[in-house]
Parts: sequence; C-alpha cells; structure tokens
Amino acid sequence: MNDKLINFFTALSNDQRLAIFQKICEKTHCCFYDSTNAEISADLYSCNVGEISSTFELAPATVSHHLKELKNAGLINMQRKGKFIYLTPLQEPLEELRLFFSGILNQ
Amino acid sequence: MNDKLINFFTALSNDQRLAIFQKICEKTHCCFYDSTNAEISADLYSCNVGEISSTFELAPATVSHHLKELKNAGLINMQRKGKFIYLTPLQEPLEELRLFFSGILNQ
DNA sequence: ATATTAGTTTGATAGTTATGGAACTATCGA
DNA sequence: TCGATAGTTCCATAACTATCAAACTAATAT
Repeated sequence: MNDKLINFFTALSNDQRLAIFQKICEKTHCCFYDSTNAEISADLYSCNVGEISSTFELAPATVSHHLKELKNAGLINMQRKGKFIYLTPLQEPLEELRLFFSGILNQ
Repeated sequence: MNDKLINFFTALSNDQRLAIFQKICEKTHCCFYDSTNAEISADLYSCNVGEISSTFELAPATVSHHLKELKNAGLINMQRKGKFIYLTPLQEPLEELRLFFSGILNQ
C-alpha cells in the first residue's frame, strides 16, 4: 500500500526529476480539436525526450534514467511515435496523492 | 520554490520515515476538552519519540535521525514536555502538497 | 548527589542514487 | 542500404543515505 506512495515520493524527491515532471505536466495540454473536429496528434500537445534534454543541462543518459524512474513510479507515460518518444503525465497518481494528503490527518 | 517540495518528498521517500510520519498523524487527535472544558495536555493526544522507537524496530539513534529529517523538512513539530518529546504533524505542508497535486495539470 | 529514563550527536560502514561516457538499438530520409 | 537523429543500456564513480554502537545531554526521582 505504501510502496506506491514511496515510489511517487522517491521519484519526486530529486530536484532535476521534479523539474522534469513539472515540465512534462506544463507542456501537456488536454486534447484540443482542430477546425475539422479531428484530434490533433500527440506531438502537438505533449513533449518529447529531446525537449527535456535540451531544457535541462543533462546528458541524454541522465535524462533517460530520470524518465525511466518517473515511468517506473507510474507518474508518466512514454509513447514512441516514429523517431520521438512522447511524455505525458498520468492523472491517477496525482489524485491518489491528493487523497493521501487530504486523508492523513484525523479531521 | 521547489526546494520546500523537494524537502517534503525526500522526507517521505523512505519507507520507515513515511510510516513514522503516518504513525504521528494517526496518533494525533485534535484538541479534545475534558468535562471542565480545559484542554487536555499534549501527551494525551499526540505521541512521543519513545512510542515511535518501540513501534518500529529501529535503534533510538535511527529514529532520532528520521524525526530530525521530518522536522527539518517542516512536516512535524517536536516539543519537549519534561522527559518526553511530543510529536505533532503540521498542517500547512499537507495543504501545500494537496495544492501542488491539484494545480500541476493544465485543467 | 546520583541513578535512571528519554532522547541526541558522533562517527563509522554498508548500501543506494545521480551522473555521464561509450557503445548500443530504433526510426527515418535519401 | 547507409547516414543521421533520437533515445537507451552498460559501466564506472562520486555523492548521498540509512543504520547503529557508543558516548553524550536533559530531565526526573530517590
């Protein structure tokens, strides 16, 4: 039960990784639709690994490690589309965390 | 800005420390009043360091380190009353964390 | 005063984590 | 098919973390 929480907290306890997660959240916009009402493809509303690498001054290997940890913690999704891998935050963990901090005190 | 969050997450990213924090929260009850309407003293509604030591199978030194970290992160308060040191969770950080997870996504 | 109980600090050690270079895999465009 | 671009995995290392024994400080009781 606490294992999942530990994974969340561990993933967010590193400053680079927290910043990366925030960037992913910030860069992700909910599904917009174009004039024809067709959903615009993921690369228009989420960010890819390269964008993280160039934003933060970290070696690609390091970024890769951090993303892997965010993914393993269950905080983000990584989806390849051709040459790029797109990053999106998952909502459930955010909800779980909100609930955890709402419910922890007796009142 | 993120420093405070990092401290929260780091403090909660260790399984023993998370369990200790949960224990402190669980053992803390909001101010009850006795029949004379006088506030009952802290030792009746919060837990002390020894209680943590005996609950978790950790050396006193280890417990002390963990508590220090929870305190330095700003998650708990430690108040000596005579021989004992009483532990209480702080509410602001919980609220901050709730808000963080509420506000991080664009919608 | 001194013994006892409660807890901290110091110092050491074993284990974990962050970082990146180098070598790898995957996809695409020419 | 070959070169370029995107990203991962392997490996090493430096830095950090968790743990506890031993020596300490703080408060109380006798």
